[in-house]
Amino acid sequence: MKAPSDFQLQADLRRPGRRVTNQRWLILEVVRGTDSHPTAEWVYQKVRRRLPRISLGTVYRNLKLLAEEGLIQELESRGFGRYDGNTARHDHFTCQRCGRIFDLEVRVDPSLGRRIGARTGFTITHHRIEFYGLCASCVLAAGHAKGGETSKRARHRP
Amino acid sequence: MKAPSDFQLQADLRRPGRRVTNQRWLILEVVRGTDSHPTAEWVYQKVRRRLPRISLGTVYRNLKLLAEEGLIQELESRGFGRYDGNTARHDHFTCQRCGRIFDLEVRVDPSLGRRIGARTGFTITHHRIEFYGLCASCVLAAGHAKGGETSKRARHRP
DNA sequence: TTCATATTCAGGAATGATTCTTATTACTAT
DNA sequence: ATAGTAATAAGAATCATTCCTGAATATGAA
Repeated sequence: MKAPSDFQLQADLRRPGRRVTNQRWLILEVVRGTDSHPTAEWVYQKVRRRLPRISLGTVYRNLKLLAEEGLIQELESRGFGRYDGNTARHDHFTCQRCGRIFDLEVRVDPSLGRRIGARTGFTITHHRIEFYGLCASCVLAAGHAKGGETSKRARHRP
Repeated sequence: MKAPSDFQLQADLRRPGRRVTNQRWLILEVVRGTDSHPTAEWVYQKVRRRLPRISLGTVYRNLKLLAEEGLIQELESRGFGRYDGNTARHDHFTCQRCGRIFDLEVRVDPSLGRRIGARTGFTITHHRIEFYGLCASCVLAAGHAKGGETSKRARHRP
């Protein structure tokens, strides 16, 4: 799956009565430029380096708008929202210790939605698979931390 | 899959230095007694009928605690938390028009986590599959509502 | 039973992410 | 240029959730 060209993105963003502002464009670039599934706050901090006067509200508004246009993806996560610049169909793994979210390269049966839809009577437009557990480095870290002590979360954020 | 007996639940709840209070027990009953995947607020309103002096904080605290004990399940949903009294492994369908969440009877390949874990190197403890689309009644309703008007969400809640 | 201790509670304040409001600025088409 | 619309910055407001307090209550040991 190829990343869409800037030209294509421009076309998607530019529709009747909608402008392509610096802020919006830069926010899109930042989200597309990372695979860390960032929060609004993280995007805000990044964008701020180039547009120091931008406001957090603008970031929120545009993330929402970009997601509605289908140019980025909004992830379902507890507590705070996260965004994904990769709009290709893919699944995620969340490490429950460090909190990081990883893209899965492995594709899980793409006909799943269709099959379940046929069997249940629901009209299924899409689905989402989230895996949970420990990433490699956290397995190691958890192994070192002996003594029954509850391992504290690093709470990575992005 | 059978619902656990009250006796079993008692045993799970009663561990050293943990009491089984009216409040906690009733909250558990309410969540187990519905398949509507309620929010904390909804549980609060229900429980209040029998325990008028209970506080919302108590509901939150106990929902969290019951989820940690594995007696109920906490769903990952955007905006606000939802709980599920059905702790058996199952998937969900969310109607994007009315907002309701349905349990899926159909079981999707139970070995999924193991397979993906083996292929990716992550240590996967569990996974979650969420389907999205329209439920039967909303397909009907959406059909009636002609004229290009954006169908307003009923925002069911539970 | 009685005491000592820890848990849980109600009530309300505090927090934190997100959305909304308002006045201002910046495009776009005329 | 000008009028009209969309987008912005700043900060207030909202909403779900957590945290804090002091009082009440169960539990286990003596």
